[in-house]
Order: sequence, then C-alpha cells, then structure tokens
Amino acid sequence: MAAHEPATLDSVAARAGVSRQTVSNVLRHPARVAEATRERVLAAIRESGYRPSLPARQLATRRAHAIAVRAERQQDGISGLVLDAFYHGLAEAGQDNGLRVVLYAQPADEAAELEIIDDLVQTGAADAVVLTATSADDQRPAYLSGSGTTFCAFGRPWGHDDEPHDWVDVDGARGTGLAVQHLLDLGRRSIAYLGWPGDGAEPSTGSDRRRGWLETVEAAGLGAPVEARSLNDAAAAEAAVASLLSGADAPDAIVCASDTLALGAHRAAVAAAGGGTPATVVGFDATPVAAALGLVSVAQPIDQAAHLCIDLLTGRFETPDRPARGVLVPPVLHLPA
Amino acid sequence: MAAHEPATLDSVAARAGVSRQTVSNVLRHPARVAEATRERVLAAIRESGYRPSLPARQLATRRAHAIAVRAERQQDGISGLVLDAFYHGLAEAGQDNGLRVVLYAQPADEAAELEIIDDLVQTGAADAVVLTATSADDQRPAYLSGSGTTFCAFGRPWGHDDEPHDWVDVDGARGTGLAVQHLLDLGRRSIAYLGWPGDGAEPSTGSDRRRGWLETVEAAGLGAPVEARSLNDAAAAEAAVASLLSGADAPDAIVCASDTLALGAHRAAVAAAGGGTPATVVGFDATPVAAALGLVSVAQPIDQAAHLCIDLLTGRFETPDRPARGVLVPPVLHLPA
DNA sequence: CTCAAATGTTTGAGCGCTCAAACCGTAACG
DNA sequence: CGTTACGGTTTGAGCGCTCAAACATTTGAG
Repeated sequence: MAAHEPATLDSVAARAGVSRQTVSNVLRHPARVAEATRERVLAAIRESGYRPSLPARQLATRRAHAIAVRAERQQDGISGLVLDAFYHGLAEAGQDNGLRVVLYAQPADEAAELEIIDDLVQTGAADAVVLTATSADDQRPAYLSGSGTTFCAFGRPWGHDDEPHDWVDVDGARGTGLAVQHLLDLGRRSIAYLGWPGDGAEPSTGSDRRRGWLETVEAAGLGAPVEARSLNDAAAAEAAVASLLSGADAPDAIVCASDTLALGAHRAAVAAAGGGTPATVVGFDATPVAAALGLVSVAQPIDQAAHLCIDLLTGRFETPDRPARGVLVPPVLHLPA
Repeated sequence: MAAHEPATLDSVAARAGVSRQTVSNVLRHPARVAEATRERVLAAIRESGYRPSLPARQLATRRAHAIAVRAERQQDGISGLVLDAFYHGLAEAGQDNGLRVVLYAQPADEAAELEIIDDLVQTGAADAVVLTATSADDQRPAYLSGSGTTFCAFGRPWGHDDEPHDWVDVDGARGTGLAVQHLLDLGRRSIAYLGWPGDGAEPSTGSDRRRGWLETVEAAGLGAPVEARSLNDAAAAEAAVASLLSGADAPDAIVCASDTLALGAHRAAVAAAGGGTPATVVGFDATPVAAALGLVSVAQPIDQAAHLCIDLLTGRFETPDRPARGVLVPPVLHLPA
C-alpha cells in the first residue's frame, strides 16, 4: 500500500535482474522466455505491484485497445432499456479481450456522429465502433466502410447487401414465430399481428418480425391472418387494436412488434373483453412494462449479442481482410413471473 | 480523404515553418503564441487534417483524460432505466471537458469492483470514477478515499458524514414533497406513503423520500398520516396496499418510493375501488411503467446530475485538495402525457 | 548607448512501452 | 574441431506528445 513511484518495465527488470524487453515478453509472449526466468520475473512483478501503462502501450502499438459505442440521447419510451444490458455485455466481453469500451454522446445528427467517430479513431481513443440502432436509411455503415473504420453493427444491413459489413442481429422472425407457437399451444386459433406502418414492404426489423408471425400462422393452417398497424405509441396502438377487435372476425390473440404496441393492444383487449377473457397479447423486447402487465414477451439475448459483436471485432483485428460476417441470434420467450 | 501518413506535431510544424512545441502551444496555450504565427499554424493544422494523438498526450501528461463508470450487471426490473440517461449525460459533459467515459462491467462483488477500478486508474485508463447506486453499507467510497483515487458519487454518503467526499444526489424529500403538494392541489385529503422496509430508521434514500412526504403532510395539517412498507416488488406492494386500503381510514392517495411500488399500489387501488374512483398513486423515477399506467411520478433530473458529477470532478482535478463538496438537485413532477 | 526585462520561439529530455535487429551461449552437425 | 542453427536474451530506436530550460529578439528604462 506504499505510495512508491509506480513500477515500470525498467524497474521490474532491474529487480528481476533481466532486461526491459524480457519483462515485456513475460507478459505478452510468455513462450519466448525460459521457465526459470519467467518465474523470477513474475515474482518481481508481483512484489512491485507492477501495472503496465496503457498509454505507453497504445503509443507503441498504435492501437487503442478500445472500442467506442454510442450513449443514446434519450430512451424513446418503453424500449431502449435493452441498451443497459448491451453496454454491460460489451464491457464484460471487452474486458476478457483486453478491450475497453468508451462512450460517446449521441449528437444531434448523423453527420455530427460520424465526425465524433472519426475523431475517436484518429486520435487513437478507439480502434473500432459498435453501431447500435441501425436502420435501412442509415448513412453510417457506408461511411465507415468507405473511411476504412473498423466497425460492427448491432442490426442487419437492411437492404444493403451490396455493402457487406460485420453485424450481429436478433432473429426477429424467429421471435414472433415463437410467440405464435406459444399462442397455438395455449389453444388460440385466430392470431393477429400488430406491427408498424410499412412493415412488409421494405426489408426492416418490422418486416422481419411480421414475416415470422405470418409464416408460422400460415404453416399452422389457420384461417386468413388479420393484422393492424400503428406508430410505436401506446395510444395509437390502442386505437388500432380497438377497431381490429370490434370486427366480425376478432382475433383471440395478438402478436406485437414491440412492448409499446403490446401495451396499447393490451388496453384495447381488456376494454373490448368487457369483463370476459381478453385476447392474449404477446410483446417484443421483454421490457419491465410487459412484465408489469403480466404479458408474455419476446426477449432479445442482448448479452449474447454484445459478446458476439466483440468476437467479430477481435476477429477482424486479427484478420482485417476477411470477408464480412453476419450473425443471427435466436430470441427466447419471456413468461411473466 | 487521402490515406497519407497521419499528421503529427512535427509534420505540422514543418509545414508551418515553426517548431514542434509552437504547434503544441497553439493548441494548448494559444496565448503564448504570436497572433501571426498562430494563424499560420492553424492553417497548417487545417490543411493537414491534424488530430493530436491521445495516447501520446496521456503518456506525456500522465493523465488519462478519461473517467470510468460502471455498466450495471442487469437492470433490476423497472428502475435502472435512468442509467442510460446518466451515461449520455456523462459522455456529453465529458466531451465538453475533454474527458472520455470508459465503461467497466459490474463484477460479482464489491471487492472485485474495487480491483477493477484500481486497475483502470493504475494502468492510466482513467483518472477518476463516478460511483453509481451508492448505499449506506457501501465499501467503495471509503476504499477509494483511502487509496487516493479521485471519484464522485451519484448518491449521498448516507450515514458517513465523517468521511466526506464529492457527491451529487437528487433531493428525494423534495420529490415526495412535490408529490404530496400535487395531491393536495388535486383535493386529496388522506395521503398515505408506501415505502421500503426500514425507511425512517437509518439515513437512506428511502428515509429521505419518506421524510419529504411526512413533513409536507404534517405541514398541511391533515389527520394522522398512514403508511405501509414493502420490498421493491410489485406483488408485495400490491398486498401491502391492499390491506392499507381495506382499513377503516383508507387513504385517497398514495405516494410511493418507487415506480415498482407504485405499480403494485396502483393495482391494489384499482381492485379496491371496484369500479369506483381508485386512490391516486404517485410513483418515483418517472419510468415508462409509470407513464404506461398513466401515473404521475417524480422525475430525477439525471442529465443535470451527470453534468454536475463532471463539474465536481474537473474542479477536483484542478484543485485536488479542496474540501469535499455535495450537491443536491431538485426533482420535478412528471405528469403522464 | 547599455543592460535588464518582457515576449516569442526552439531545444533537449523523457513519459513507458514494443518492434526489429543484434547478440550470446550451447547443441547439433559434417 | 570448425561451422551452422537455434533458444534465450539484450540493445537501439522510436511511437507523438509535454515539460522545463535555453535561446533569440524586441522593448523600455537608466
């Protein structure tokens, strides 16, 4: 606990009676050092409480040993909570791979964000970026590919298969498929879908989730599937589902593209049931809101996704020119406690 | 956009026809450089797209220009969402002060966490730490004070006034006071409190929130205040409130120590009302759950708190021995949209 | 006109590490 | 018994910056 001068490679070397480089080798390339020497050096390291200087290493290796990730400006309501788990996963997986995670504040627009990323990379504060919340009209992947910045996206390159890059995403179709299956097991026979406007037209998260529902419902050989759309807003969702439930062929279950939609759907269902059994609602994201309402919801394995992002990045650090790789992880169904 | 060798202090200096140090001065101590020279150097910097190397600076100044903050292992249910906003606030305020924010994954226990913090500081990855979620029996502040690590806590040093340190906290009493006042304005006359077990005994977040309720209710000169306690769990809270509402002197409003408690209270209130007007519930933290249920909730000004943490830290960097300082920020009442 | 004090700029050294190349014994080979 | 080879180790150089001190140049006072 003494407040000595902090130990350096040289001070440890002197103590162990070897050269600076040998100490470094013990740490970075243990195989190069003879057994006996290694023991002695390790002892010296332990005794002196030596901690290698990160900045010095960064300077010498020209690598930051860090990745950057964006801190969202503000959680857009119900979802967004998933990010906390993502941050933790990144930090954890990063620690295991000698990578630190640095946060940058989401600025006003994409252009400003790209500037920040460039800055982080060029100043040597980060080697790579993890992009979150990517969408089809996202400029960032193309720009980063163009500028040669290493990155991994959490989210598929929707509609940009021509510009491949590393990505990790959750299999939304699989998730809604699980939801439908669960409802079928529960005996539901008319399973509707509540999605976002535009789902199904262009490739997107929404289209993907809708597809999983559609395919599973059709595979079950049930009647013509019913669906509604709404902006990601509980009130709007409630209205949309209310009209869906007032129709002649009212469904007995509703799979939703998000927990926000599920909240609205749930309200509408309870109202429409008028004391009877309301249609069963399944959400997406397994947020506390779904849990609070006692709804089943599709949970994204965020932690796993974060670890995979780190894996892809470390892989690319080692083999910079390997072809782009994408990984799809399966979600799981979360039943309320 | 050319992929030249990245510019350095020397390359810029050569281009501007001055010495290395002058370029450095232009950036760090503009006053030391003559107007004309400065212009010329700035032009050279612009033309060459020079970005100072962070690692080099860190090595030379022996400062990381970064602070560390913990990424929570897992959001404990409803609350915890606040952290996202906190991270963003830290990153934003940090950027304005030349501080980067690095994340570390919350490990299994406090001892392991302290080890990680030590490591970050000793390797020069961070100059200071922002502690989150501090509690009365928290070992971390004392340890960090002892080891001379600079830090700022988001949370008061409950019951540890003997070991002062920098902190920022939200005025919980003020928050519940606002809640009570709001209910009084609404015409409620019997305002109960739902808190956590032990609130009121020892100094703590819970005691603080309870005190705000108690003082405001007493100041209003209403009848003897009623209260209940429950673990931070919706089901437990529901049970606690149910028995509260079944009593003779059932309250017409309930102020809660958290949104999780509020959720339970809300359910109990709706059930007890049996179709009539349920008791009004006010939550704490203004999470999406409260919004989803249409509940009023006390919102913590997280962004402001984060900025204040950075202010305290930068202040301490400049004046390491100034006395410890604590800042209390007032919360605001969030009405559902 | 001289000298000292400003003012502006450069030089030298060093932060702690890693790379590549040089070095040194000793074992294996012809 | 000289030569090559090789595991193990050391040396030199340099990553890009900042500090402190040294060095010019100008200015104002005596």
